[in-house]
Amino acid sequence: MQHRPNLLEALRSVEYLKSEKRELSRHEYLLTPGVVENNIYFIEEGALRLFYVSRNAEHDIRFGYSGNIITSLGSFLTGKSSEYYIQAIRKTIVYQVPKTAFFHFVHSDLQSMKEYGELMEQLALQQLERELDLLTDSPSERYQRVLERSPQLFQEIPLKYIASYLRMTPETLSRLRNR
Amino acid sequence: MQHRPNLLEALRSVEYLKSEKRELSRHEYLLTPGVVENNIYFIEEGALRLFYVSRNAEHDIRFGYSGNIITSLGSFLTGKSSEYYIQAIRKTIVYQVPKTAFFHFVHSDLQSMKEYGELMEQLALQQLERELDLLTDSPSERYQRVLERSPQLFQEIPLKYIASYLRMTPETLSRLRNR
DNA sequence: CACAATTCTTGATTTGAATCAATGGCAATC
DNA sequence: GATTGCCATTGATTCAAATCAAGAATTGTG
Repeated sequence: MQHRPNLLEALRSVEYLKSEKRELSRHEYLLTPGVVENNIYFIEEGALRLFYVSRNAEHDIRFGYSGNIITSLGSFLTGKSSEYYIQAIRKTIVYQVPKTAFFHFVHSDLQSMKEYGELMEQLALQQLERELDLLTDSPSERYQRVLERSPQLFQEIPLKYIASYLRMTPETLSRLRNR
Repeated sequence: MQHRPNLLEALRSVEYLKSEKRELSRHEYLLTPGVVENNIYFIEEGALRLFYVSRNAEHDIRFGYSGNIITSLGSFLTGKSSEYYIQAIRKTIVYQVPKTAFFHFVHSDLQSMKEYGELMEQLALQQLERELDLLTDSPSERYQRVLERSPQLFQEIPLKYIASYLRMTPETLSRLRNR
């Protein structure tokens, strides 16, 4: 690369951020609870789910697929151990970027710092949308909202995980989809 | 002030950010839907609620009281018109800081930019907690989680708004509180 | 390719929170 | 400081989604 890459470009570039390519097989864990997340991942190919377990039930929080970044944000930012799992839904390739290298890059110039702020803004805004989704009372509306905003999700992710993400059972989601 | 104030100090300081003191009476609106939010507010005294209306029902998203800042973040950041209401729950005093002055300050030096990034980080993390709250199935657990994390909320905010925030009816919340 | 395992669908039943309804208590304001 | 509206509580009933239970379809794997 001739120019200094922006944050997203840098994340996938081995040269800039010492990222390490990792291949995950279906159902393999990238992270499990009790571990501190010291990496952020750029997803090259495949799909991942971030979830937590409560009263023996898995609750899906977020999905990532080709082109996205994913990490256990709380742990990554605070250094506390994570409460979450990150698991490959199918065969997946990620670039694993160490936190140190990531923040070294972020703080290395003004433009990167600005981009980092914007990244966090985007995150906060996405979370606000997510909050609206989850506040919506009827399962049917929750489904419609997410279907409209993220149709790709339904191509990439098995319905049973989406059902959990939508705060309903797979049975309910199935019935909704058949009118 | 002798030193350059940090972001939060600046927000309440009339000299730095041209903030304007505003007094709101009970139930008065600081913002209504369809309007672009060009301000961020530092709450000096009182309490505010941020909510939206869907199918004739109000849904509470967030509360703010003394020492907090509040704004309709999406509108504030993107310049699109807001879908939310911000309303005084009781007599309230805020410092109203124009977006332009706010970002002028933020971009004026490296330290402020860093603080802004951290502010957005905090926001994203709070939103993640909120997501967990909302994913929790049982009303009882949702209540417990929030009670534990934000006991002050129950001192500041009427129960009917908290019930909405907790995604349940006032009746259900009332029954939970009496064991 | 064929078998195994997982995921999705469909039906019957249960359950817990919403709704409907009424009363009591508190607080705002005149 | 009275009065009026708002807020919280309590009870009875309804209802929609969860659960339980098979079976069908799809997908992964040897």
